[in-house]
Amino acid sequence: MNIQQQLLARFKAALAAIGAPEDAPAPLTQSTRAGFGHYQFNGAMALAKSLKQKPRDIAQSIVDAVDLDGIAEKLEIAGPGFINIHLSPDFIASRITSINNEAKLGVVLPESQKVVVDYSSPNLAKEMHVGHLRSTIIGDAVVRALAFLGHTVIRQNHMGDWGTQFGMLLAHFSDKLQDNQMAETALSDLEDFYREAKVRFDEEEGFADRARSQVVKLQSGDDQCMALWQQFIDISIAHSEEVYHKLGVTLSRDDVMGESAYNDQLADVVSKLKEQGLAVDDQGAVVVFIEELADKEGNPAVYIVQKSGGGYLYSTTDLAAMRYRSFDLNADRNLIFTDARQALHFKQTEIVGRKAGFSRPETTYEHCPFGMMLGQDGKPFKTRTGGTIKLADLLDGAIERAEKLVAERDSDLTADECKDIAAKIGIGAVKYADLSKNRTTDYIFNWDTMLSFEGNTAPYLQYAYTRIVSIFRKAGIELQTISAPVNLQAEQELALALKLGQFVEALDQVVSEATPHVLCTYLYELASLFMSFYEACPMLKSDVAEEVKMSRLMLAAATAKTIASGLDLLGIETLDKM
RNA sequence: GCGUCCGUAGCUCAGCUGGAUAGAGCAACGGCCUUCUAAGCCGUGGGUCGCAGGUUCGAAUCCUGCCGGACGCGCCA
Repeated sequence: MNIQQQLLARFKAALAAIGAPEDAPAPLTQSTRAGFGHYQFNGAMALAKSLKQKPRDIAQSIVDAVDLDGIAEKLEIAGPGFINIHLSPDFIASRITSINNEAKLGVVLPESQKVVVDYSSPNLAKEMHVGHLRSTIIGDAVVRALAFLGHTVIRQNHMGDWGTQFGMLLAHFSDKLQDNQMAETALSDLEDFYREAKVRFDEEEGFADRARSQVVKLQSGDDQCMALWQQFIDISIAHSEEVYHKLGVTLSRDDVMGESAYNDQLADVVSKLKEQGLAVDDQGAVVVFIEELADKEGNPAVYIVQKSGGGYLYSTTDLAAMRYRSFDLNADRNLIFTDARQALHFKQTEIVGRKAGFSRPETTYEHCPFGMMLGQDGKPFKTRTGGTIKLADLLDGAIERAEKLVAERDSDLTADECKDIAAKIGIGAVKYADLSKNRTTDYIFNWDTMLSFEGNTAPYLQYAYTRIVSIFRKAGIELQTISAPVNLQAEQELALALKLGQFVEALDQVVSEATPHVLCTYLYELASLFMSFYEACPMLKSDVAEEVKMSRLMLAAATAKTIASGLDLLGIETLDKM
């Protein structure tokens, strides 16, 4: 049940009733400040011209025509013609009952779609580094939100497991195995391994030629070479799985759909493009000239689908992936989480792919870009020595730091509990710091901000949850099954209850725009309102009447459930104690 | 050169399908723990929303031009 949509439907009916044009805008939003009611309708001013009436008169007509029985108790016309909507306390209270009694917090599920989500997609030639955090975490949060709303989600981990650099790696790998090294040992540190191979490629005589011949053998399907490649890939995927596990990401080996999976379809993609006259031979390569993206002189953008040597590129692979997802997986939506630098590539891919019929018209193609993670100096986030930071090291560092901070606090927690708490807080902080900013621009990574326990952070949300659990523990009442009448009196009760009723509005936006930070903002505001409520409205004090106590506990229970669900959608764990 | 994204408080960021007095957190300052976990609450100070025009009843938000930054633009992904 989405309050905004409910109100909007009523207001649209009212607009029709007063003779407004069918396409009249109906701007109905949550009120921008407390004095303006709970929601506001701002459509009257815009209608002044087409209806040839004064905005305030139009507002009055709308107020007279709109039917808000059972939802709102009062409408006010303010300023030039704003309509401020005051919801009735009983209506708001009914939302709290739904959250506590109904499955999925009373959320009414939309029509189910099949959504393919391409995220994480690390390069298997290297270790996962901080640059992979955003795609992995943001993608996973959107995946969870989609699933929560009843959509069928197909994860596609489009791993970089195929390409020229593998020739070099396989040649080096082969030598290591010849020296009787165990595969796992040789590949225990992919960064080092990659560096070693690169050095040999650049400096060792004959090595580069062997590397190149490995690529040819690999792409022609040579058995021995394929076996070697498979071994390498398996170990590298295992590395990724370790990071996913530590990070609490839902990706598994079953979701791997690497570049190599499309290898046998690439020739067909190119020939289909050529058959349709979309692709032509040019300077030895096969390219598509994209007139839609021409510059001012009319020179079309160039999109290469086959190199002059006959090799294929990521454009070819992405076209194959588009076709597979639309026709084989039958996707309604296709979401791709990569960094913003690839925006042009995906724009071009969509134009070419749609022209070529590689996507059903109904399948969306949504590139969801994000910026780079930068260090304090505003430059790409690196170690002091200039290397990239491994994701695994970043997470270990976060946990370690959380452990120190947990240890500094007085508590009667056992050592095991402290360790568990530190892990959940550390990982949660890293993820939240990233998830809460979803600007497409770059963002600055800061340890202190990230592991701060104060303000808009994961620990703040976890703490709010813990406080509620603690109250129920103390009261001897079951949080999950509490049921009692809700009566909203104090302003803190009303404000908290209203926010609880708006969970779906945040969720809908997360799913439609692939922006988990909207959920972060919502949860922080919710937790913040709970904290104020907690200070102002005691529950277990002796002078609190039983009905008031139970009503407030209903609010607290709904808050706990909403925070727990929300954090779960963000892939962040909650704790009973901290 | 062309294109994309961006410029909001000392710092990090929301707000951007136009709406009323631009919001948080951190940092600073002042209060609140014999009472449900002070990882908290209450309060104060802090802004020419890069600059200049334009559209509009109304612009941080839309358009144009500048300034500043990041990224991309034929054989990496």
